[in-house]
Amino acid sequence: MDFLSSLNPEQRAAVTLPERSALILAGAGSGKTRVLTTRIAWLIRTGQTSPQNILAVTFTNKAAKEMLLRLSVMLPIPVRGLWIGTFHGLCNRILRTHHREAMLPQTFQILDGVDQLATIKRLMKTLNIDDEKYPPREIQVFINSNKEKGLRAHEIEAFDPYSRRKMEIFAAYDEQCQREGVVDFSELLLRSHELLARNQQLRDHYQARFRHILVDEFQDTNRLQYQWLKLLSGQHNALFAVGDDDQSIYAFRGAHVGNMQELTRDFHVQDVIKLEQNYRSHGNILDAANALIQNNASRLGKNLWTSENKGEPIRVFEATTDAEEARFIVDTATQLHSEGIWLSEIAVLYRSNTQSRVIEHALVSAGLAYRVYGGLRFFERQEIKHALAYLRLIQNPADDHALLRIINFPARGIGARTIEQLQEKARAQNISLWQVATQSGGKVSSFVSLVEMMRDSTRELALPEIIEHVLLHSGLIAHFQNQTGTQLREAQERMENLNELVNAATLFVHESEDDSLTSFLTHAALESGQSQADESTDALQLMTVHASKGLEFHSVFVSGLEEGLFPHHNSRMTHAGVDEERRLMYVAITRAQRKLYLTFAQSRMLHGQVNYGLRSSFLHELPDELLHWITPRMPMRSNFSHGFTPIPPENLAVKRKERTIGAQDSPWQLGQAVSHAKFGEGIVVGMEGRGSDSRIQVNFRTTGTKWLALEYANLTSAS
DNA sequence: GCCCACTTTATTTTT
DNA sequence: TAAAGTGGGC
Repeated sequence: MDFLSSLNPEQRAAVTLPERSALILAGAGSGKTRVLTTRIAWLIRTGQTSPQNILAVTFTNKAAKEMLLRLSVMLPIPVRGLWIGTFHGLCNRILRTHHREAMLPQTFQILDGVDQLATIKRLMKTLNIDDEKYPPREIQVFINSNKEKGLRAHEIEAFDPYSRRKMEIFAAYDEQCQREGVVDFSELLLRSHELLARNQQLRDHYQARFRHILVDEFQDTNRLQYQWLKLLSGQHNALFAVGDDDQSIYAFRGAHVGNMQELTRDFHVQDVIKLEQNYRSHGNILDAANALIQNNASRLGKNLWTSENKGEPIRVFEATTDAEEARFIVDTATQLHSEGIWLSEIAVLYRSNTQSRVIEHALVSAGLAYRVYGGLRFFERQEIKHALAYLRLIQNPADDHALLRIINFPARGIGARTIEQLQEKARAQNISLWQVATQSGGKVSSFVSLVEMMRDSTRELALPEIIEHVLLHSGLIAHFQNQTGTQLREAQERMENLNELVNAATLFVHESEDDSLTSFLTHAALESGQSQADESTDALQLMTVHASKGLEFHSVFVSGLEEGLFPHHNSRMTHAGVDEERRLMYVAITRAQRKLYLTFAQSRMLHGQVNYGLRSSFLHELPDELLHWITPRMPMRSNFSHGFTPIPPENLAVKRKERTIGAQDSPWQLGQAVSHAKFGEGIVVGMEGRGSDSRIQVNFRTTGTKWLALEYANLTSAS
């Protein structure tokens, strides 16, 4: 086969494996997606399998699209009939097809994370539950993490009253969703798993169909997704899993790397193939990545290599402040650009989104084009959600969430008190808000007539016209048109977005086989859309390390390499946490093809306060000989030992005033490096009190920030 | 029913 | 710092 000839031996072995389950350990830049798509093409083109017998699962819509695109090039036939999609998309497809068996209305709606949280808050209010004691976010995590383990409320073991109460809220939440005909993300998976588990006929049907199941990014699967795959595979189908345990960075949201070992056991995998040849980076970059990741405890074991030369050393820059760090990045990027590298081939990575602001500021000052990834996406915008809520209510009157969102938006004089009364009635009679509303008079009844009118007059219309009609008659357009003064700009943007929604619908109708309203609403929930494409202009790429997974750039800056920031202090409590941070650093390093810059700052503005950090321990896990320090490389013990004033003048004096009252008699200074017998080395970041009451706040390298009684602390100077 | 001022709080995120 | 959420006042 022509397309096999360009593969290396391991890749070819993976692609042409016989029909049985296999695990492909594919390192960063080793051609993972290529192997996956080529395998599908090979299976079909050799006539072993027909397209209907293939199920390919990805985590993101982007990955699914990419795969389809590549396949359309490799296969002479249209790629129709292939089931390629995300876990959620595929589960949705199954649930729509068998909605009766799944005990769902045909037009069930999908709740995104924000909708789900709002639903939980509303439920807790009606149940009179103290949201201080049971924070809705915590409940949301509780519900989702249990569902992702495959557990329903009644299956949870709760031994204390607190857990029992959470369990009750979970149960009530599920009941409410069922009543309203809505399904959250984890429910899509759980519900379809339960459907296949209890309905043997359906299970047999799908098992007979999907002879080959291929999974991308297998290290990111959670327990439920694994169970789902097991159920579909049955005893005879081949599960072809591709993943990299070293790039598992989503344990915090339920990903279970252990699935990789379990797969080899449960599926009697004889073929574990390692793809270790990297086609992306120069040698020094890979050496650094390999050295770093070896500090992790449990690994399946893998070492990347390249036939490329060593390339340039990794450059390290120590800045005094975060602003200086940003300036260095901008200056260097400008320099690279002038040497002929596209800005879009340069990425600035950071651990958390807040860090982008200083960098953006420096970029604006320098007039350099940039693009920030992440943030609010199209279908998540308020005005879009409002418009969608009208559409949802038209389609499914039981959707209380949708009703509450729009009953008084645009404002039509239906206040909180009225809404409360509606809710009380609905609860007392166990009926939907819509039903109560139809029995009400006054302003509520005009709202009901409005929605009914919209439902009637859109019945015969095509999707884009339905949306146009709703935008016009709901008063949404008029609402934003009437905005004046300071909100004008914002209102104009919102109106543009609403118009864009009509365009999105038009595009959707052209592209998809099913152009129904339900299908469009599903699309909106499952594919929230990139924020705004705008890939036309060449721009520097700014994103979190998480967002960079799967991408590659000529040059990469990894910024904010400070202890507490990267690795993040919230993950320092456990070994597993630090290991995941290290994998994150591994992902960051392996994004770079040619040039890698590692930067950190002695002081950083965080949450409106100046913080003094120590350089990241990850820097010290990289072999010295691979690094070239742009600023003088100072010994580990202190960031402040090289002569110049460590404290940026514009920052310090005022900021710390509450904490430094009466600290004049302290033997220590802010920013000074100190050593403690138990906690080790750290930096003084605050002081308060006088004499024997004096307390001192120290940011320790290993244990984080602590307040100590100065009298007993027995600190020694570390510089 | 609405608006303004105050407090609180701050990873990572796709579906 | 800056966004989001809460509560008081009109």
